[in-house]
This record gives sequence, structure tokens and C-alpha cells, in this order.
Amino acid sequence: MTVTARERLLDAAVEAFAEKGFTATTTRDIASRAGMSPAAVYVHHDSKESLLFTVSRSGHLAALEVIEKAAASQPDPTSRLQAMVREFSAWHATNSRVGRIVQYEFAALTDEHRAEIAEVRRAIEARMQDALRDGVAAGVMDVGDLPGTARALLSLSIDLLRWFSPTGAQSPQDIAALHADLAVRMTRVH
Amino acid sequence: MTVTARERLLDAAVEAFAEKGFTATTTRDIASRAGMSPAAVYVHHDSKESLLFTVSRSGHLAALEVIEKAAASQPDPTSRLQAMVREFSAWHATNSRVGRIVQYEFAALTDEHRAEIAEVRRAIEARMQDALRDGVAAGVMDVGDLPGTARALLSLSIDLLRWFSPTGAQSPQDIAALHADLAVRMTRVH
DNA sequence: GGACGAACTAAGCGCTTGCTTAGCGTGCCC
DNA sequence: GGGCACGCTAAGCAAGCGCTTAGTTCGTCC
Repeated sequence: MTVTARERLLDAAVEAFAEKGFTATTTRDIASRAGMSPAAVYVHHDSKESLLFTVSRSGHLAALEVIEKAAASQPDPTSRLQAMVREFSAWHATNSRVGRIVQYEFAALTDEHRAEIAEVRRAIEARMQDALRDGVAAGVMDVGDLPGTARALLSLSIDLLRWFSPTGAQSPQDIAALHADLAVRMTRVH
Repeated sequence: MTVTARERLLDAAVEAFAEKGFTATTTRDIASRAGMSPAAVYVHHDSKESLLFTVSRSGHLAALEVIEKAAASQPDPTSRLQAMVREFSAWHATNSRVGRIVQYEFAALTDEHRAEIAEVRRAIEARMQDALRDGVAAGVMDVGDLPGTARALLSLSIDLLRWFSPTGAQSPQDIAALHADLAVRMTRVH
């Protein structure tokens, strides 16, 4: 399975966008990271923004899939919430470059593309709210502000992008375990 | 008390940087928001980056002051942590434009400026760790990973910048109260 | 072996960028 | 009332931007 030029350009765009941000990245930079001339970008992609959209959409869908698989993996509400937060944090730490693009370059998308991706974001929030509702219904969770708590749980995973370093002391698994533990503490009946 | 041209330019920079990000903001944009010609920016400020540094430094120092005042306001460790998280979240929600610049434009600073501001960030983290240590010492908190939990508490306040809207349904006080409650749940002995 | 299409590039177009330069108007000082 | 400092602007420079155009190279099919 060879890596196509199109994919090499996408990889180069992920590197560059994650490192310098969308606006500060030049199409010349993307091209040279992929070992091509500036014009080659436009052979395989429509525009710099369409590169961002492709990366952002597949990143958002991957994150949603991680949450949904984790939700389906556990029947017990507390274990389910724990798995969801653990896997969501682990995904962000493991894929921190794509994660940064997903979370921080949302505003750089065109209106149409932003609207399309906003739906995936709503689905992610909805899955987290579902998990909390199940726990409350089963009597094992005590949640005052349900949408607010769901958002706070997602914040733990997402905000790690701001400070996480793959070369740092903490592994994705360390952070994921901590966040899963905090999620249980935040929601359990006292 | 008249507002100086220098201050008008700083206000314009806050508006523009928060709205479009540092790189996507032009010095012409800042000048026109301040009602001046493009060249006027350079009468009062050295460069576009020095505008960012001025805004970022005063924003970081304001955030640190909020945390320190809250820490000093309560003798009891649990009330203290509650106050710190409440005030830190309220500050971010109330000052979301400056907050966005503080948290998201850190990488756009020069090396020297970034190093200077990194110290303020370390001080903020240290104050949160102190608060947890006090609670553990007093036997009212149970914290496994102390630096990790401190960071997670700060994440709640900081990540609200990603989704908070001043025109939305939730007030800064609503969000602050939720976060303060979650902070207690995350740290109390079971 | 000639026609064709896909992959890629050299060159560059029109525009915008951060910032500078040279100069203008106004109020203050002696 | 002449000189001068200060706040500001009109004009523009060099560099860099996203993207296009015109063309070259090369493997494939008949």
C-alpha cells in the first residue's frame, strides 16, 4: 500500500497546521514538507482551507467514533462514563497534532464547513449527556447541571491539548486514567 | 480621565486578536478600529507582537491576582479551593476576549516574551497546587495526582473560553458556581 | 511509435502584509 | 512671533501571500 501524494500533502498539512496554526501556515510550507513544489498542492486539493476541512472532518469523526465505541463497551453506567473519558483523553493525547487542529482551528473553516462539523461536535456532547443521564436514572450518579457537567468532562480531555507534550513525563495512559478517575468523582453520589 | 491613543490602540488590538487571532489580524485592522491611520500604531507601540505582549502580560497578571485574592479570602481549605475555582472561571467568562488572547496566543509571542509569561503561568499552577496540598494536610481532601488534579481544575476554567458566549444563556456566575462545585467533588474524601 | 492523460513544476500575477519615511498641523514656550 | 516638540498621516517599500498558467516529463494503450 503506497502512500499517495494526496495523503502526503494531508500529513504535511497536519504537521504544519498543528505547529504554527492555520493562518500562519503557508501553502509553500505544506508543499515543501511533502517534498513538492508549491503548485503541487493544487493538483490534489482545491484550496488551503479544503486541506483544513479534510483534516478537521476526519479528526472530528475519529473522536466521535472513539466516544461511541467506549460508550458501547461497558453496560454499567459508571464504568461506561469512565471508559468514555479515558478513551477520549487518550485519543487527544495520542493524536495531539490532529487534536489541536480539530479543537483550535474550528473558526478558520468556511461557514458551510463549520456548520457541517458543528453537527459532529453536537453528537459528541450528546453522547456524554446520554452517559450521565443513564447514571442518574440508575441512581449511581448525582448530577446537578447535566449539560454543564458533560461539557466540563469534555473540557478535561480537550484542554490537555494546550499543555500536553509527547516527549513529556506523562504518558497518554497516565493522563487518561487520571481524567477517568476525576470523572467518577465529579458524578458519583456522596 | 481621558483615554490615551495608546490605550485605544490596545483596546482595538484586544478586540481584533480575540475575534480573528493574532496572525489573521492586520495592523491596518487595529489602526482602523482605533480610528487612526495604519502608521499611528507605530507611534505608540514598537510592533504588532509588542501589542500582543502588552495585552498578554497584563491579562496573565490579572488572572494571577484573581487566584491569589481568592486564595487569601478563605481560611478553610475547601472554601478556599471553591473560591479560587469560582473566581478563576468567573474571570475567564467575564473577560473572555482577553482570556482568549492569554490562553490561545501564547505561541505567537517571541521567545523572550514567552519565557517571561511562562513564569506567571507557573505561579498560577503553583497556587492551585498549594490549595490542594493544604486540603490534603487538613484531611479534608483526597488527591491522588496533585499536579495533575491542579491542572484539571484550571482546565475547567480555561476551556470555557472555547465555547463561552457573553450573549448565551449561561451567566459567568452560573458557570463559576458549577465549576466550584465540581472542584469540591473532585477533591473531597469519599 | 505515436497519441494521450496524469503528475508535476517554473514562473509569475495581483494583492496584502508589517513597517518606514518624509512631512504636515497644532499648541506651547520664550 | 519664531522655533520647536509632539501626534499624526499619505505614500510607499520590500517581502510574502494564495493561487494560476503554461508547459514538461513520463508511463500506458493501441
